[in-house]
Amino acid sequence: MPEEAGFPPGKRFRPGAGPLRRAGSCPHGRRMVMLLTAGGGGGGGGGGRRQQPPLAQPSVSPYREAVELQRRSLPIFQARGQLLAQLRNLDSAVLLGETGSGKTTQIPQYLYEGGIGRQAIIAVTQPRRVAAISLATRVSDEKRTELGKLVGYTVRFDDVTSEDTKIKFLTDGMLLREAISDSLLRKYSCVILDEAHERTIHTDVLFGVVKAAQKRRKELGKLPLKVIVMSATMDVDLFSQYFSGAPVLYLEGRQHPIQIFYTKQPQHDYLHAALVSVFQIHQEAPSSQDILVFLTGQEEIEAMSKTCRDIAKHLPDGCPSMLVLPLYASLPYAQQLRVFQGAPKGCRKVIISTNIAETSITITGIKYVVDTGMVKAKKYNPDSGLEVLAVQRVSKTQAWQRTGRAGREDSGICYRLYTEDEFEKFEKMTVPEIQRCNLASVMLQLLAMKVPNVLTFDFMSKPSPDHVQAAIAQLELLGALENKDGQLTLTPIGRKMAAFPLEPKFAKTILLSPKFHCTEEVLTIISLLSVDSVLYNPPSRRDEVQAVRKKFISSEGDHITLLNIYRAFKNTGGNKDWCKENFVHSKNMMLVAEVRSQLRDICLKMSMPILSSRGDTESVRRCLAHSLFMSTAELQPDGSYATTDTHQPVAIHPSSVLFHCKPACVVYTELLFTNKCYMRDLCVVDAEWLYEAAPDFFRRKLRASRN
DNA sequence: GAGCACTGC
Repeated sequence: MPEEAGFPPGKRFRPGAGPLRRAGSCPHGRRMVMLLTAGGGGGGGGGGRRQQPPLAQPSVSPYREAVELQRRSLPIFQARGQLLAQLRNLDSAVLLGETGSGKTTQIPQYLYEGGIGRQAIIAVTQPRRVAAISLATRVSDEKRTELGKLVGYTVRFDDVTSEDTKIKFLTDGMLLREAISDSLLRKYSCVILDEAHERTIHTDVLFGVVKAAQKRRKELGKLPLKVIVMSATMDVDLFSQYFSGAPVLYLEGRQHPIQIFYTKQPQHDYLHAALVSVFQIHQEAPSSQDILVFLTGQEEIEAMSKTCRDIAKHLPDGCPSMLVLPLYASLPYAQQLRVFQGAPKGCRKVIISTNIAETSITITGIKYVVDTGMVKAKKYNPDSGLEVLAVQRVSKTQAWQRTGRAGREDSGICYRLYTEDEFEKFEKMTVPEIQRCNLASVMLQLLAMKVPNVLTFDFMSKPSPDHVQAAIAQLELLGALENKDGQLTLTPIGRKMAAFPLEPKFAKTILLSPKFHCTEEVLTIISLLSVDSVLYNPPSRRDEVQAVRKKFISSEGDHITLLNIYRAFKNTGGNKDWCKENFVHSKNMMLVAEVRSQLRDICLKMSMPILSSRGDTESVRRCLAHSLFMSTAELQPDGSYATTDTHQPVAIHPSSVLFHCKPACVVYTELLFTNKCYMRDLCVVDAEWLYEAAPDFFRRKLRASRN
């Protein structure tokens, strides 16, 4: 039995109000409009219902009345008049709304009902597909209209809108893609950027795009573009400043109070501390109260789940039983769904999760949150082009987000497995994604939008010049850029690359494929590479997996192996039983087919000939060598590998079919630093093909490695 | 020699 974790008496906080209240009393010298101060009340509001299945179309009037009553019971309803008066006259506004305020479902309706933005479409962006879909469903329901008429949504592979659509929910990435064909966003009268505090790379680029569109439309005397930035956290100064001091409207939500406990001492072993906390809660709290634990990754979560189950078996009589549920993105869907089911009476649910439960998945009934304060996240080093995946401290905003997961239906309790002093030293905000990613895609999209100067683009949080330069250099290598009168512009190839919803190097692979008569094969391979792995590897059945997979393995590498798997899948007519027998994720495989058909359509629109190499895998590998030549590694005399360009020591990832092989020269699709620098998805190539592909590049780079 | 946080077009 684990010993006491030793928490001092807790303080009472309202997680929303904790950081929020400070801002309320300290308006940062800008205009802060307090719209609502009375929180509380029953019923669930709009923004918080993401994970619920879309509601059925209402058909009976008592239901309609209930919907209307529910709308009126939302805290935001009392501020409706004030809100409309404000928004009517503003070009830009920042709306700070706590979770449960109903801002996402209500604001677009208020605008529409108030006749604001009716001349065109009101767009509401979301970082996630499920959110866009379920919000559109919810709002069309409230408006008593059929989904896709007045209210609709657009996400990749799924456009449920019509000529009548006036309120449109869409993913931020989708609106960005639309901006490539119309950078003034002429279809829209109003763009609402929701969940802005998440600072996804797409939302961040959109900030710049809508700001430029707003300005340009004004200059041209066109329909004004209203921009509303919605955020659930306090860091709204940046948003307000960026939109020339746009006023901040504040909406109180419906969060319940949460007690927060810090540890007395720093915890050196956060896993042990988490374990102790779980069982401490388990022995004290009623069994109906569920626990959510935040850890960093699959391996950790599976190990902790097993330990919890083992300990739970040997608890004294009278202790409730425990249902331990791991939760992470690569967990098969059916197992993810288990976290939404209620535990049997007298049994406590303990959900052990990655940060997927911070934003993407909302679980009802959580009373306790155990926050280790750790997260696994990607960092990017523009010098080396290396992506590093590392366990690190969360930011304060992230910690607040986790805490808030305890107070969604009722008051809650959060155990923070770090001291208050440690918490004070956390970074204020998570570094926005745009400063942590390879920017090649972003730069290609901005160039496709004909942004006057991508090097000085008005980002809200600017990536470093090195970072931008690295992306430009990569696009140059791919032949996407040319310099016209001192101005960077896209080449015809570059323009075509931007049409694909892919990383630039993958788009280039497809565009090169006709030259090698292998477009059919390349479309398949690129589709497989651009979704989550279709290979399912349950650790307990490793021998079985290996035996089954043997028949697909190609000595030419992972790309050809993946191609073999896809072909076998297609030959069986794509059935689920085949997937199960062969340890293939059927959901991901279905997605591959969808992606492939989308990419194929884009090729057809460009009048690309779509040919098959008919079993000639060498031409496929040549095509990969010609497009991925900047990502190559060579075998060294001592049996290790080093990248061709920077001589970075690298290793073959254990998931590769080439793990036990020693090919002389490979191209890889990704380099990832975890414990070591690993190459993922390798293809055996001939060094001569690489010279052919990029003689200049290799004259410079290969000489050193040959000497 | 041994492993992958989360989204999205």
